[in-house]
Amino acid sequence: MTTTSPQGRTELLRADGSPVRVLVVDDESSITELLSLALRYEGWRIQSAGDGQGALQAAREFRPDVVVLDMMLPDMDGLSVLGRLRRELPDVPVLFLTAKDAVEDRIAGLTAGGDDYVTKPFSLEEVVARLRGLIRRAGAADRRSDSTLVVGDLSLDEDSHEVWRSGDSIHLTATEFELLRFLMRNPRRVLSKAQILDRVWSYDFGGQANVVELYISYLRRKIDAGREPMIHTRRGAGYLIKPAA
Amino acid sequence: MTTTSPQGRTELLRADGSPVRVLVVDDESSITELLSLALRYEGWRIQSAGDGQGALQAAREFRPDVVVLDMMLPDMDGLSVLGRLRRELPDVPVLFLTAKDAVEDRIAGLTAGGDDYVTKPFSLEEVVARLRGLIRRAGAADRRSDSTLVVGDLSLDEDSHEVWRSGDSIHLTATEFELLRFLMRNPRRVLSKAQILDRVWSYDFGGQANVVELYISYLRRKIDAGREPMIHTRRGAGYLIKPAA
DNA sequence: CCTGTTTCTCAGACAAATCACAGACTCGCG
DNA sequence: CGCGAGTCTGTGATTTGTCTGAGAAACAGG
Repeated sequence: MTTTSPQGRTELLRADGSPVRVLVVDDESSITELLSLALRYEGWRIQSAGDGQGALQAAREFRPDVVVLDMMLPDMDGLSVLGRLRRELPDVPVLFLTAKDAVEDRIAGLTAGGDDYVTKPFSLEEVVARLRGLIRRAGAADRRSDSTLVVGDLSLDEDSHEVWRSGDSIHLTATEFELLRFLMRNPRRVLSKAQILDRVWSYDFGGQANVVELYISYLRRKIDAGREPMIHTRRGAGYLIKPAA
Repeated sequence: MTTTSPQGRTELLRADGSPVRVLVVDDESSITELLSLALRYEGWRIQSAGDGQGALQAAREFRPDVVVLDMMLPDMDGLSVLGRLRRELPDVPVLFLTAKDAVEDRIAGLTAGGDDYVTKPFSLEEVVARLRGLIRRAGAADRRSDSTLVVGDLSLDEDSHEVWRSGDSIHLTATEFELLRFLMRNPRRVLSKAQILDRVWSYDFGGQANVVELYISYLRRKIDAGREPMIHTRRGAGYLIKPAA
């Protein structure tokens, strides 16, 4: 079920209207804190655990709708935590966090059952988007919710990663896509460069802040080229996207 | 929840009608005093602390709804204060104060959870506006708070930074926008040039006092041009804004 | 490995915003 | 009706913020 708040942000809720419950399992507290913060901001209820034991206990007591699970835990290995979690919560989807160099096919096997994964370091937009996808797919009962964002004559499909502007298909790179998704999830709202950097780039990005300007420039070439512009600069404040008028 | 006082000032209150509670953490007492004064004037309850220890104690005892936190504290670094604050007050949004040149450094991830920041030196209007935004969004789950100021046929949206006068969109620069916001938050009330300077310009502004006249002049061109004027001069006293009719 | 793509840094070009200054204007008072 | 304090606004110097081209580095897919 989705509902739209007065600000125009779309919230994902459970069938009974209560907030979605997410269990975050990672031994680095900076990661659980970052995720708790960001996911809470989505309007979800968060519980976190730092090891396998804590995860299992939380699973029993908190009854989450979805789990974020780091595959590197101190007390027991990811796979056995996963197995026990499954016994406790058979139908709950899992979003795996893995190191970039982790064996890909191993993960691929795990995600076969409708789970998903992201590699560290991740961007918050990425994690939020994947979680929304998992929740959406798990709530098979009402599958009305769809995966397309629309602002004016611009639409973006989160599943197929396709973007269209008034009938024309537009190819975007991964970063361009995430930036546009973030803008479109917050239409008519000014987003500062710092906010954009925090959500769209990975948490360990240490580069120049003007990558944001650069990617805005790329997006404009592809989306606004020769049309009524939808991406606008608010000097000294940030950027916003809105229908062409 | 918002309520409008007889004077026409809009006050932000908590769900139970009690005043909003703000914790201000900064080691420079000139800053905490300046902020306490200004925020008290908003009708909020203020507590201040000069170091990390004090901040944590105040967090436990005062239970603020929002925290203003300088990232440069004497006893412990901003990040660890932040971490401990979060453990104590998980859902309380934070407004960070940072030095202008430190912006680059490690603001990374700080605005991720819907938090916000302002750079020193700041203007009081800016701080108040951001705090109002944080409070509004933190309680936005059910309450229908919106981000638009309206005076007569003039409206100003704090999220999109858009200004409209009877259907026409008006583009304002950052300073013009803040000045107009201050006027519109105090409709039908005479504001002296000194008050305006203190609120809209940063606290270390050292320039000529007639910038206020200059910016009033800019605003009139954009807002009152060819219409019934809404901005009025009270010779020897200051300026005020009121509906044209 | 090699090749095309993507990400990102750097630096210069450009545009907009801010503000000082000074002269023009206006209101209210004698 | 003339004067002066107070206010308004044109001009332009300076600062600040944004955009974008060129190319280096990292990466992905044969």
